[in-house]
Amino acid sequence: MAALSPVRGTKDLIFDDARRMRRVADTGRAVAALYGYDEIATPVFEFTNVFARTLGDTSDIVTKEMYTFEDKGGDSLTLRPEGTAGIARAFISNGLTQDLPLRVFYQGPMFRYERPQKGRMRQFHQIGVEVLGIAQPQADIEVIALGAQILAELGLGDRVQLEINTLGDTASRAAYRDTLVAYLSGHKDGLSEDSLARLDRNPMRILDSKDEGDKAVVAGAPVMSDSMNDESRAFFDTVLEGLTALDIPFVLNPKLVRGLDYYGHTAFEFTTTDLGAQGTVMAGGRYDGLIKQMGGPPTPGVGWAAGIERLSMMAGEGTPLPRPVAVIPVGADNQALGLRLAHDLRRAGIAADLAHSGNLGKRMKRANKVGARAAVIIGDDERARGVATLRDMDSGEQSDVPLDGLVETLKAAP
RNA sequence: GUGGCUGUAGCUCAGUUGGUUAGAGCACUAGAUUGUGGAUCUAGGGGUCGUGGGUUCAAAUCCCAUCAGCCACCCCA
Repeated sequence: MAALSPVRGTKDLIFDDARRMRRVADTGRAVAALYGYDEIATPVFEFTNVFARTLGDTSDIVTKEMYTFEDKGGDSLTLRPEGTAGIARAFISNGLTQDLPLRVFYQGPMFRYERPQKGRMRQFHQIGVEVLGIAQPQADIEVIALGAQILAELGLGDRVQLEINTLGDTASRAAYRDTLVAYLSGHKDGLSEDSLARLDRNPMRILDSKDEGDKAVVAGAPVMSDSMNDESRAFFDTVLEGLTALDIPFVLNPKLVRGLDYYGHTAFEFTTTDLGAQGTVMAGGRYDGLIKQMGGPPTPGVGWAAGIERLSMMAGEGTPLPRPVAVIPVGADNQALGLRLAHDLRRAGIAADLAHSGNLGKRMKRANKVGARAAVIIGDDERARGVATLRDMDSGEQSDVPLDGLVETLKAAP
């Protein structure tokens, strides 16, 4: 379109867009605080191996979606494609191993080199939470409850659905993987080209293929629960019982798997049908092996991330700016008084608008345009009497208010 | 990365079988209205017709390429 356009898959967030997204992030932060989660902000780029090592060599994110570049010192750096790896790294780097359990909230931009479409950008934004150091399923329940409350406070409670599954512990998962591969290998002629490739790299993902041929094969495939050992089964049961006790509705989805390698046990997604093919709005699970894999002490973890763009597209209007009071000095002699008055209002916590020029009519128009709740008019007549004309911009009613009581009067008015 | 659809003013869109200075509504600016906004009327500003090339006497219109957006796949937030 224009000669100067933003990089593909990036977007300028102007005013309303920014406010909508800020509302999502603010809601997330505020609700997380109710659960005792404090904010952590890690850099937007890391050494490449922070992601390459943790996300799995076969994941799409690592193989084709990372923004990786070499800096002037020759180090390979990568713009973070997700938040968990950076937080795990920060946990180790900062010696937070002494402060377990740790509950954190984060928020910020992520980067993935993908083909953009609605609800999918190359730079997008996420909110997320992580709990480190709690191996019990209570943490899974807590994290899901927290996510559900954020969605509810955004007004999305009945437009999303919680889908949940368990991937089991390492032993269960390995056992299942073997039986699954054995089964699928016997049905190779029914599988799509994509799935044949997945058979080696990540056979679990064939389970949620959209290919009709694959679906037919998968329909007869062995299910995860049959390979589950007692510990894994008990863990998952506790999670489900907790959700039920909290009246958080869910549907079991045995085909729900994770794209990233570090997940085990609980996997869940909040999904919607409102965003076309981009149905996932919040997704997470348990990742007990991650910290150790990165070189830290064995530390269990569970968390989720949610797409701010996707949520804000569903959540509607952002938080509006406060309606200002328009300060309108009439005549050159009263400009200084107007400036002083606007200054006093602002310092008292009242939003004030002061036009840079114009006569009374023009300034009234501006007051209307900026949505002022009231106009304070000060001309020679008012100044001589030590008052200002206060006009309610909604009702049109006017009254005289003493100048020295103006701030208090406006503070009291809603 | 693969396939399909679409690009005309800030926004939503018209523009006939190719034809001369590319239009409308909304928005914006000014005036009607020199101490009173919203409504109305009038006038005005604003366009490399996504970009580059080609065909033609002539291209917003036809052809090719490219870029971007959208949709589906892959995958995901």
